[in-house]
Amino acid sequence: MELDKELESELDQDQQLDFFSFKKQLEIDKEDFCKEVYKERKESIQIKKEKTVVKNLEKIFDATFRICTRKGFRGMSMRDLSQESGLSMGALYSYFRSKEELLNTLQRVGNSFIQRILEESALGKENAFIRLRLTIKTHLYLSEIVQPWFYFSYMEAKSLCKKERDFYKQAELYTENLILNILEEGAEQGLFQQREHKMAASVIKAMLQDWYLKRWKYAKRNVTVDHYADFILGFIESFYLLKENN
Amino acid sequence: MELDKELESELDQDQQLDFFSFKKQLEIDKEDFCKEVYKERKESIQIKKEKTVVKNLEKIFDATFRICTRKGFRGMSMRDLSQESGLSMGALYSYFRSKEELLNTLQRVGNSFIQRILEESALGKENAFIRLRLTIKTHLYLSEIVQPWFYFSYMEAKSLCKKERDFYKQAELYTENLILNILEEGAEQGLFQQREHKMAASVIKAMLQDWYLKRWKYAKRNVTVDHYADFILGFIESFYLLKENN
DNA sequence: GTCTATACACAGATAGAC
DNA sequence: GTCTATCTGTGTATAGAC
Repeated sequence: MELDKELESELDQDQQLDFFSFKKQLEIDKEDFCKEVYKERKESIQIKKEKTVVKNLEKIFDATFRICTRKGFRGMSMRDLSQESGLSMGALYSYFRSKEELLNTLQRVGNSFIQRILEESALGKENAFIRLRLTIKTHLYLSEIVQPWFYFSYMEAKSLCKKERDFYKQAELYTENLILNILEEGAEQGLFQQREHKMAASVIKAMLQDWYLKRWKYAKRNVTVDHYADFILGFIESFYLLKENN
Repeated sequence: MELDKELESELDQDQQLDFFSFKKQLEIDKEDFCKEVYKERKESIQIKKEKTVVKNLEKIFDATFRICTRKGFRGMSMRDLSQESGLSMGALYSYFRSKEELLNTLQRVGNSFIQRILEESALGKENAFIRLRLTIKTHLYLSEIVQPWFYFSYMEAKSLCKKERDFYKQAELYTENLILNILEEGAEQGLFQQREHKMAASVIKAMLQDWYLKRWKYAKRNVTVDHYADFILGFIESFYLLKENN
């Protein structure tokens, strides 16, 4: 592959993108997530002081993730949630009119949150090789920061009503298409081999998901997110890069 | 790679192994599964006539999978199960002393069932390349035949009590180690490249799981299990086979 | 804004008739 | 072997005091 100077410097940037710098650069955390929920649902939340809302939403969400990781959403009772979050039943119901509303909110706000960040990740980059690396790393890093949400979202998608489930499926396909487009463009640019791009995109998506679905396994083996990223990128590239450059 | 005559004929056999012939050869179906449950739990099931038991277990399991795919195990009430299976509450409880016992039975019997078949799949084969192909295909074909069980087992593992969850985790690692051993042997035999075999085994496992976890997606795209098998084998082989043979 | 007390629907499980 | 009727605990949700 003939790399011109510009591309080489972009590649250097990419090589330097590790989890630590990504986290600093992005500066997202749980609080931002809760603020987003507050903004989107101002009208239906009874409490008016933003600071109070954000503080308590954080408690509610944390507790939800903790309990659901063990028992699943349907196995979590509102009494469980009340105890774990430290809020009373009454308080809980002043933030969410029903248990289902809590589920829908977490899914919806979370998905649009993720999509927005992912969309911006490879913005302005032309080279498909670089875009692939950036998109995959961004996805892994994001799922590292908000792992409980990713796990919850995946596991509880089936508990949603039809309308919300369709929304989820669309979000699921969104990531896959993001990758698919990059693979197709890379092939057009002559950087990648001609492969079954749609199948490849599915399989890459599966590898991305494994990182947050099997968090416990990788933690036990001391596999860092950067190590995982490098490994699957190498795997994918050995399949996609033209052989003479390998 | 120098292939002697024997190996070539084995390879031919493998190439011919498709889902159709596998299914005929294995001849397993839901009934065998229920018979296995009957044998393992003769004492704790109150009903004595094997034929009756097997017939009703099939109804119960089918109904369980149907409901849990939508709501999850904890979201399924015994009344739901009674209605969907066509058996009364009383009848249900004469097959399983509790709802939890139903869950544990499905997980335990299913896992040992799968392990036994997988173990036998590549028995007697020396060549790691062939063993890899056989093991992956067998896993995919198995999960194609009993997809509802695979999906259920994966999704409801977290609902298990500690003891049963440990049993599940051991089963989860079993498949991974099966693949790991093949990769390591292949590298020793000089057939495969030196890679991070443990990472590779995890990622391969993730690809196997994607087949039954995203069944709806692949069905919609008309991807057959044979097509999927060929694709991921190609993917893996481009990573593992020595470049001069590619 | 947050609490406690309570309504009432539905869960898992069993006894005893058939 | 299978059913219906019923026990008792727990579920979601709310009303009204503080």
